[in-house]
This record gives sequence, structure tokens and C-alpha cells, in this order.
Amino acid sequence: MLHKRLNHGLYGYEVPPIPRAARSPRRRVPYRKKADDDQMCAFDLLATVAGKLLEGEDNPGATELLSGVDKGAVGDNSVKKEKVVKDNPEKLIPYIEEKCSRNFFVSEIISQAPAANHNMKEVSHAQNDACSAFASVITTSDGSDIFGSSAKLVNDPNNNERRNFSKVDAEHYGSTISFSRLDVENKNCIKTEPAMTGKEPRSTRADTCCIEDLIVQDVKPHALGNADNSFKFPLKPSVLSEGSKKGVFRDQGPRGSFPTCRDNVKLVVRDGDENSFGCTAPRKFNKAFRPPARMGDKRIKRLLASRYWKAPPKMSNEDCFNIGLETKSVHHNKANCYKRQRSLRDYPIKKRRLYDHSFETNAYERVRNNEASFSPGKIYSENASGSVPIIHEANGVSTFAASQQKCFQSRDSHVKLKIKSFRVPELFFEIPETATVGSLKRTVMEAVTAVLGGGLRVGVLFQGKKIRDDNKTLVQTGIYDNNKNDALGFTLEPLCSQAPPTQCPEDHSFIPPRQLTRCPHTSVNQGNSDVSPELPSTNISNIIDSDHDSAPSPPEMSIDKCLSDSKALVAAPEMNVEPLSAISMRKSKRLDVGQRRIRRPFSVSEVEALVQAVEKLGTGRWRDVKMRAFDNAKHRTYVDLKDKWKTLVHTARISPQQRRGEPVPQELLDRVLAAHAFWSQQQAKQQLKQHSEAFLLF
DNA sequence: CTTAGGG
DNA sequence: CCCTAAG
Repeated sequence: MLHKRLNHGLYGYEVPPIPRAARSPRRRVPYRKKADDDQMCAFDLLATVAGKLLEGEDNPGATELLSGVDKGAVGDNSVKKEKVVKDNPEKLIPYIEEKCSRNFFVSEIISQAPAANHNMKEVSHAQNDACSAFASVITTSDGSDIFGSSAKLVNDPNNNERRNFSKVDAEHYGSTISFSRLDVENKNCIKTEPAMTGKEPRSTRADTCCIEDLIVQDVKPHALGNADNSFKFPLKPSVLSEGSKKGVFRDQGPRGSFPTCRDNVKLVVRDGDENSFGCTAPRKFNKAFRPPARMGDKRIKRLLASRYWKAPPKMSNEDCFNIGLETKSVHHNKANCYKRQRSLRDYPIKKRRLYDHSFETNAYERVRNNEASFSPGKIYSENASGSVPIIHEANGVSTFAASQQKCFQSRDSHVKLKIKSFRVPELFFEIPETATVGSLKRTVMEAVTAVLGGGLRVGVLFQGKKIRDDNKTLVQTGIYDNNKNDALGFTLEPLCSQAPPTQCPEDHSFIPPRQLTRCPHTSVNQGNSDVSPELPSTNISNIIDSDHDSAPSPPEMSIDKCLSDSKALVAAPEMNVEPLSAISMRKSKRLDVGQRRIRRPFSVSEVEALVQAVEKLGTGRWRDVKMRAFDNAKHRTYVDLKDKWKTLVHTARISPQQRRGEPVPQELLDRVLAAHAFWSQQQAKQQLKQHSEAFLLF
């Protein structure tokens, strides 16, 4: 029985759903290369390819890419350019991600590059997947590659089941990049005993030649490239070598330089015309720069435990994945995330009701306590009677301007508070020079929306002190005193703490920089001049992508009980006074207990991303879809994505008049239907296959 | 934990 | 979005 493994990326419909049991486990490899190890690194992979791509003469696409890496190298000779690229993988990857308007590919690459202790079969898989992943990287969602060359889905004449992006029109589109394995020559090597450590379980040995071997082998070569432009991915030498061709495994020691390529994987660049990358199409800048993707999640655990990817005994997580802190913290987060999900589920409705009740009660009390509160786009102030909140619309844009003002008047026994604007401090992001003003606006908007949408609570600062006692009256606190109004300030505090308190201590040391913005802290602070901290240059997507799924905290939840964490500390250092307690709150257990998550309609761009991912991955791999397209959108679970797809299909089928909500472009809906049809059919086929196989067993 | 489906 | 059976 032959399972075709067609995940050569770059092609619209990529991987026929392989039954989960048959799917090969994947392993994450280091995002950053450790100086002292010679593991094949995703960076190398990417940088090598990118370097190659830049070798050609100047053209807009390459220049664009290069300028995202090192402007100094623009216009320089190709050698220099390539070097720049290779020397700056950290810059390159985010840039490519950004160019692709998505950020989910790097982890794919990372996850699939071969690592030191992989046996041949694993390496084959890894290469295969790495090719696929990189192909994805350079393929943008609109069907064009990163350089603006457009391509479309076509059937590969050499393989009916395989789909490639091919050049549509050489006159209008530039090169197409295709990856393929030279498996014909390497068929044997796949079966070769490749064990590195000798400790792999028997089942991982290639000579057992299981289904997975076949899967790997069954990929047809795709040697369409012109020789000059084709190059190969290097492999971890100690894992794969020339000897592999002959079925002999040979350890070559330390990793060779990149020009030393192996044969297993070949990158073919097919040039449609001289100016391969010359056709620079308008780019999307959905995502701002973001730090390197993090890997490390539950999957790591699983993979570590996997029989195929057993890590050497002494390897710790950090050793394995080379990303030490990040891995760990991410792991925590993810775990927490799921923990939360589960806990949400575990509680019966009754409790939820209880919760809801208390929420309302306290909200009311809170109102009566004359607290100013804040919700996205609106600022509620309060008349003393507490009966009817007065809502002042904060005009959108100016709300986020850097001005901070406050009116404070006293009339009779009432205190009137007016917040003219909230300042959103420490919202760092980068955006390419080539980005348009429009995209800048969008970027800011997304970030701000994300911040506000994440759920905020208000803190009150008076004379530099955080007033935590919600029950104190204004008179008691002195806020009533007009003369002191300068001392009154409000803070917006995110509600996105996640880790349970017990994990706090560990968390603190493992918070990766990018997470510092997870809880963007916004404040309007009159009395205290904000002290801007040294913030790592964070990007907006961090913020956008942050976990905002936390529904607003119940008002009664006292921040006093909440430990803060380091990310908050860094993110909101303007809280000089009592920073710990004021900035970040642990999500209360109560919140965990069960409140319906806030509804968050999918934006068109999200739908686009979803469609894109499903087109690629199919409808039965929601977790992968999630990781691919929504890895950073913590509030979108794979179940959400699945549900969204369900509704999308439904939406696509009903008449436009019956549709509600933000209209989804018909084009997208068409793609939904197409993909749905395709994958349904695919699934049917798969099942048929399985059935026949099962039958054959008897 | 994931998937698949009903609610 | 929620809930949950199944794997």
C-alpha cells in the first residue's frame, strides 16, 4: 500500500489527509542555532534559500526583501547580498513572514528541519517538510510568491496528484519556485539504517521500511528547474551524506557549509524570464514585524515522547530545541491555555450562572462606587446616583493619541469626571519603510483594537497611589477635591494574565521578550508622569496576536489578589507605584470557571487566512490549521476555526441576502466551497483507500 | 488532546 | 461559541 505524501508545499492543495495514526510525528528544531551545535537549523535553510534568491541582479523583489534585512546591502553585489542574508536570518525570517502577511510559516520550517539525531527516514521527512514549509513561506496568500511573481495552481504533468505552482505567464509573472526531492536516486538511502545513536526504537529504523518509508519515497522527482538556479538544501551531514545514495550511512562530522549540498532535497527555481523577481506586486502588510516565531508547545512534549523522534536521553527541552526560555514559557502558556479551556468546560452551567450573577451584582456595585470604567471606544463616567452611567464617546483616533487630559469638576455633591483621551503608551511596532500610510494606519488600528479588545479594567491612581479599595468613596480618597485633580489618573489594565499563580515564579524567568507585550498596559496618568521603560522593540502583531480571549474580569475580582508577572512589569513600568500589583492580574479562577467567551467575529482577513490554510491543509486538521494560520491568535482555538469553517461553508451556500455580519467577499466564499468540495472528496477517497486496505488484510 | 458534530 | 462523544 502506497501512501502518497505530497506535501511539497507551494501547491494549493497540499497534503492529502494522512490518517492520524499514519502521520509522521514532527519535531521542532531550534529556531536559533546554538553556537556549539551543528544542528541543521531552520535559519540556515531559509537564509540559504533567500541568499540564493538574491543572487540575481537587482530587481524590485529582491531589493525589497533585502531592504528588510539590511538596507546597506541593497545595490551591493550579489555575494555581499547573500552574505547579508545569511548573516541575518533573524531578520530575514520575520521579514519574510511579514511579507507574506502571515507569520505561521517559520514554525513550520523550524518544526521540520532535520535535527542531529534523526535517522534517515526522519531526515527525509524533515527535508520534505522543510521544502514544503519554505515554499509556503515564499508563497503569499494571494497566490503570488514573496517576490511578487504570481503563480497559480496547476497540475503537475508528471504527477496527476501533485499540484504545483507554476508560472502562469512568463511575460507577466516572474519565477516560480518549486521544491522537490530527488528521491529516485535516494530511494535506497531511505531504507538504509541511519540510526545515529543506535538507541532508536527498532521501529524507527529505516530497514523496517514501514509505511512512512513508502510515503517518503513515493514523491516523484520534479526536475524542471534550470541548472543554474537549482540548488539543494544541505542536510545535517551527520545524518545524511552522499553515502546515502548508495545506501550507506556515513557520518561526516560537523556540519558543512551550505554550498555543500546533499541530494535529497533540491530546490528548483524556475525562471520565467530574466527578471525573475522583478514583478513586484503590491504587498500586504497585515502583520508588522514580529519577533521570531516561537515553537514549543504541547506538541513538543508529544514529540519528545514519540517513538520516532526520541531525543537523546540527556537532552533537556532546551537542549533539544535550543530556544530555552522561549520554549519553556510558551509551553507554559499553551498548557495554561488548554488548562483554561478545559477548566472552562469542566464546569457545569450552574456554576456559570452563579458567576454571571455575581458579575452583574458587582458591576452594579462598582458603578455605584463612582468608579470610572472603560470599555473599548467608550468611556463611562458616572453620576453620583449611580443609576445611569453617562457614556462619553471617546472619539476613536484621538483616544489613542498621546495627549492625556482630564477634566475634573465638582458640582454639588456630584463629581464629574471626564476623560478626554486615553493614552496608550508603549505600543511599539515596526513597519517597513515601504509600507503605505494606509497600512500604517491599519497596523495601529489593529494594535489598538487588540489592546482594547483584550479586555481592560481601570485602575485609579490618586497622587501617585493606586487606589485599590473599590469601596472607598471619592470623598474618602480625596478625589473630590478639585485642587488635587492633577493627581488623579487612570490606568487601563489588561486582563490577560494566564498562568495560575502557582506558576508565577517559574514564569518570571522564562518570559520571552515578545511576551512582554502580551499584556499591553495602557494608562492615562495625570499625576505621575509616565516613565517610559526600556522596552524591547516589540511589534504590533504581538499585541494583536496576544491572548485576548479572556473575557472581562468580574469587577469584584480584586487585583490585590493577583500576582503580577514580569511581562506586565516590563510592559507597564509607568506604574512606578506598586507596579507589581497594579499592572497585571492573574486571571481569576472564577474567570476560568466559566464565562462564555466574548464573541469575536472573524474579520475578513482572518477568514482569508483560514481559507488559505484550509485550502492547504484540508478540513480535518484543525490543529494544524490553527498552528499555521492562527498560531498567535490565542483566542482562536482550533475548535473555533473548525466552527468558523462550518459557518463559512454554510454562509457560502446561502444567498447573500441571508448572510449577516461583516460580509465575506464572494471570492473567499467561492474558495470555501471549492476547498470544501475538494477536501470532502479527498476525505472520501481516503476512506475508500483505508477500507480497501483493511479489506486486503483479510 | 483532537476531531467531528450537534446545539 | 459551547458541549461532548470518540479516538
